[in-house]
Amino acid sequence: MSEPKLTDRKKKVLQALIDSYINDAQPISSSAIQKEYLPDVSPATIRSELSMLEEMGFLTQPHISSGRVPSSKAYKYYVENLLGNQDISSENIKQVVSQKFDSVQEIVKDSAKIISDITNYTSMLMITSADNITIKEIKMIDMYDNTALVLIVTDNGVVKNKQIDLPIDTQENYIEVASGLLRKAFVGKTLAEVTNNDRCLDKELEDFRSLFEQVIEFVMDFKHSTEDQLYVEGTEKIFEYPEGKEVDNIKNFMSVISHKEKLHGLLEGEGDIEYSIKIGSDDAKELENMALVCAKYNINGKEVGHVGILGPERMDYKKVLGVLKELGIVFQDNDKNKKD
Amino acid sequence: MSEPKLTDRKKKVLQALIDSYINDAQPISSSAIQKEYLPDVSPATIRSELSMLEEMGFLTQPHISSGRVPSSKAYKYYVENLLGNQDISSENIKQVVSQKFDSVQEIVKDSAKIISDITNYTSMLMITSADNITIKEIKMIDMYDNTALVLIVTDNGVVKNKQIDLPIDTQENYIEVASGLLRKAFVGKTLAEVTNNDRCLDKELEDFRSLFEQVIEFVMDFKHSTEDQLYVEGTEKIFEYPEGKEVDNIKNFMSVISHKEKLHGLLEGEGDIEYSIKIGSDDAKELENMALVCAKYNINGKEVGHVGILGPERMDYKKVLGVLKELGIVFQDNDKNKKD
DNA sequence: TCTTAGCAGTCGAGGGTGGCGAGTGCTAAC
DNA sequence: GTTAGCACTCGCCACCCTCGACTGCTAAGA
Repeated sequence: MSEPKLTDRKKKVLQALIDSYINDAQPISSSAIQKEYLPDVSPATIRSELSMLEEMGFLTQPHISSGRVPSSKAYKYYVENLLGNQDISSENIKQVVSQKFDSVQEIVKDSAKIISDITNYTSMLMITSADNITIKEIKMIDMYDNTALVLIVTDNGVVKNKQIDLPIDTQENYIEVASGLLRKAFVGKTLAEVTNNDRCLDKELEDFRSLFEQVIEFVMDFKHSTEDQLYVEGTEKIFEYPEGKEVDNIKNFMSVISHKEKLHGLLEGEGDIEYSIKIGSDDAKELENMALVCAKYNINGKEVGHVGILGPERMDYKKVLGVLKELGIVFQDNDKNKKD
Repeated sequence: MSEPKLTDRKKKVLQALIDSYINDAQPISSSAIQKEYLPDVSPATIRSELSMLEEMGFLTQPHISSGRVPSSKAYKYYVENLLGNQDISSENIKQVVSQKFDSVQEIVKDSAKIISDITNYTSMLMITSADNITIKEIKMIDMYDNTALVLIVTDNGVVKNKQIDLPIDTQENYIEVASGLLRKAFVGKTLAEVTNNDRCLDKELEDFRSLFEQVIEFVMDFKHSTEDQLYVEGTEKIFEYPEGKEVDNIKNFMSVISHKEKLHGLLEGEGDIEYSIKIGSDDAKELENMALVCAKYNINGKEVGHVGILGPERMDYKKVLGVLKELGIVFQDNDKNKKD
């Protein structure tokens, strides 16, 4: 999107208006801007600026005799051009990093809580991108009755297992042979490779067709169950804002946070971007009156998922980005690797 | 609570009123009851019954010239005395039972979804009391490097695994020996027995001390990760009812489903009861305008957790209990093992 | 050409009023 | 014990009015 050219004063007016609206969610009048932000010019001047900004699509008026309210476009311009330094008082955020955790889940859960507490918005952490996980080892183990267990060890240290029914007339060494075949077929492959490939089996493997099918299905399940893990914290934050007084807003809000599939798409975004900010229903129809700040989430330098912060459109972007930066999620350089 | 003595006609009036209110959430007038439920008596008669029922605390009037609305007390009387047979058309509920699952989590998640879909209320499943889960099989498997995998199969069909570091100087048959020892020590024990016991190892087992410690720790982790897990399905169902138009109700609702600790107390109830129905803020202050039907949840005859169905106070108790019954969660005999 | 004071115009919010209708409670008669 | 009749209550809605917060426009001033 080519960014519109605004005069300095228009920028000031726009910034004042957005800052003010982020604060108290009230339409702002020309005289209010004059009093608090631009005492050097008269309200009339500001009015003419406002009407131009409105023409350009940055502002809307709830009704003709009310003040102005920023549009989604305005927020986008704001985060791209008007946001100053997002340093926040480095509170006790770092505590997360210093702790010791027993599982990715725990880190992620704690992070979500902290992010939500500090920003005062709802935070979501989703463990995604299971595509690149590779299978390091695969084993088949005889269990009991006619059941065997297939074990998969991945390169990020996760072991997953699945019970599988054996054919009734198995030979002595079935398990061993099958185990070898599985290893040959799957070790070193990524989950994506395993699940996408429609591999055709050699004739000699015909006996193991059912087994292979079961294993591939298992890998798919594994991929899905890993991808889908979602931690939401601070669900009730929405009620702290005037937006939470509107049932429709709450409904939208709940719909976003409780549909994993949709959320997945929203959080991951497209391409290889570090973070993105989605504002309003233009960016995603679910996000009416809301904004979602998304970023990749890394642990030990490995990308494990995505974090999202969900709030009203007039979210305090400065604070949110500040927190993400502090947590090392979003980097200093704002304008690289970024997409609206 | 000593249940009040009501005449047959009062019961009929009360039942008519509650049935009607469950249907459309509108205050009911004497003439409406007369028309649809009791055409043999005049509205005036019903009015006098109504005013007596109100005096007894079963009904309230939103305002003096409106119809009546059932009180929490009425719902309680209703579920205890007026609820007929809760058989519902046995839909495809049983499908859950026939499937094979690899973890309690999966079973529970699916059940929650199904319960919510069929009842059209929000369902919550909490896995509690992992204490009684017994270990059915334990195996140790050589993996790679210096790592082995310990597998635990429990009696409810769940397999859990953990990677364990081996001592550096293992003998040839270490795995086999260890596997046998583990089996001897743990198979048949409940998780509680394993984790509580401060077992002192025989001297001869000294070599395996570290292994045993790791395994016991693993069992503890397993127990903890299993306990307290909460699955909520159908969060958005509340919006399908007029109660979901009130922000305060939604707020309460969200507060109930997002605070695990509170929910824990609510779902578990006190003592050894099969199920309980909590209605309104008298039963639990969080439950204003809401009702929560709770029951123990068993898998293969073993209690693994509790299920809760959360909806408006004027919930369709018949349907809810019918579904629980169909799923084998609540038993035929309503009046045994029951509490408030 | 940009800025500003002045002024008319717009419209939402809030408050008061009055009629309608759905229900009730009471009473007296059956 | 039941019922018809009737007076009464009160929420709802539509209407109207005023107030005041802003605006856009215009014409004069820098």
